[in-house]
Amino acid sequence: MKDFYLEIKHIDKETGARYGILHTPHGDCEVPMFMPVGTNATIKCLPPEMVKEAGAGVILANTYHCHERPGEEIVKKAGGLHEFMNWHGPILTDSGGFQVFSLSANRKISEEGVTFKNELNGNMEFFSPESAIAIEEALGADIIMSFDECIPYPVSYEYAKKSTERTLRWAKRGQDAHKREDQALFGIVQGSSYTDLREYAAKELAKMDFPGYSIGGTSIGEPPDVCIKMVEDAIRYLPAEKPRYLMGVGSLNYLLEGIERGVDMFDCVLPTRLARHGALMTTHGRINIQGAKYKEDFTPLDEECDCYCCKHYTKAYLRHLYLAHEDFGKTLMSIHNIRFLIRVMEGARKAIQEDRFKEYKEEVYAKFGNKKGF
RNA sequence: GGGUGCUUAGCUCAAUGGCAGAGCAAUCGGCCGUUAACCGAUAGGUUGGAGGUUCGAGCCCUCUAGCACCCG
Repeated sequence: MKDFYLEIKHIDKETGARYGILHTPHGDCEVPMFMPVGTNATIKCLPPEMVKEAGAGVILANTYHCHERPGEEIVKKAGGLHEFMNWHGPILTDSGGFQVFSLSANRKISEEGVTFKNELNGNMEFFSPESAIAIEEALGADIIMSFDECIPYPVSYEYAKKSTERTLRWAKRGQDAHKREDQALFGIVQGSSYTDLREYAAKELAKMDFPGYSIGGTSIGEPPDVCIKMVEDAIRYLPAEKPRYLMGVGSLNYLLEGIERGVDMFDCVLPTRLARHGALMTTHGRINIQGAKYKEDFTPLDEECDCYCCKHYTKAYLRHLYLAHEDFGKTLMSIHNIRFLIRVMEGARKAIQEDRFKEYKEEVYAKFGNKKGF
């Protein structure tokens, strides 16, 4: 598809980190980028204007959740996700593959697809590679994912191999089923923590010539060094000119280590979930806003942050809102955490263009100080 | 003045005469393609007070204080 491509503008000389422009039917955005997650066609607690103002490029929605409620036919009638949720920038939909992992207690996998027990009404819902694509076509995102199985960790080599091969067959089936020309379908590399499986999956997907590639099956409980190795084992076999998307990671170390290894796109629920739970990411480390030490702290969350929350509100106020269970606190803290990660990305993009990404990474780590982001 | 009921953790309340608990609040922590505005840990007690019965009393008896309601 011609409306979708990655224009690589600069590669950091020391590390190979990439700076570029991702062109999509709903606008261009710079990479590396962090994409906030709006599972139910909303980034929880935030109006789209605030998300835009925070500097977000692409945002996510979820095929499984939107299918269960309100149903893709409603979204389609509304004019697609962009109209329905009033986000006119690029949107990416996950396929439901993560729910194969996260809802594993209520689902059954076969070669044909996955049967889920719908939590809302008890109905049995069948997802296949083809039906997931059909739902994603109805939702109308710019970037859509193949239906896969996010493999749990740890897992036996035998299961990882069987599942990874099945995900590859599903990727082909999805690709054959996908008809819309204005959507970029990404293939997803699985393989768990096994180097040869990651290599095999990446090479097979590369042969299928997708407009972009995702690295999945990470950040599901494995140690950080294992996660980073999964990225390394996959990314070296992915076509250099295509965008690479590391799925589901949002802590500082994963973002920076991912960028250093050539990842362009990241998404994660972490900043928004942490914010609703009163945990904030700041330049100088993570804090829990409920802490008694913030009772009379009338300074901003992060002196270096330019977000709406940090420009206008104090820790003492945020603590008050959190303890009083006021929704406005979740809004303020969500926008801060999203802006924090996007600012890290902005710094990374600048550093790559100046061939000093590694130095930048070390500066960010040094300031962050404690190991909470690791 | 008489009667009835109540009094247990900061708050609201549990607990056959047999190891005094819960929820909330407090303090701290976790969260990674959202079943998650959630989950966990810690701390918190002379059971209003004084006596008595009993092997053993938050619980039974006597007195007493405070509160609530009813009757005069």
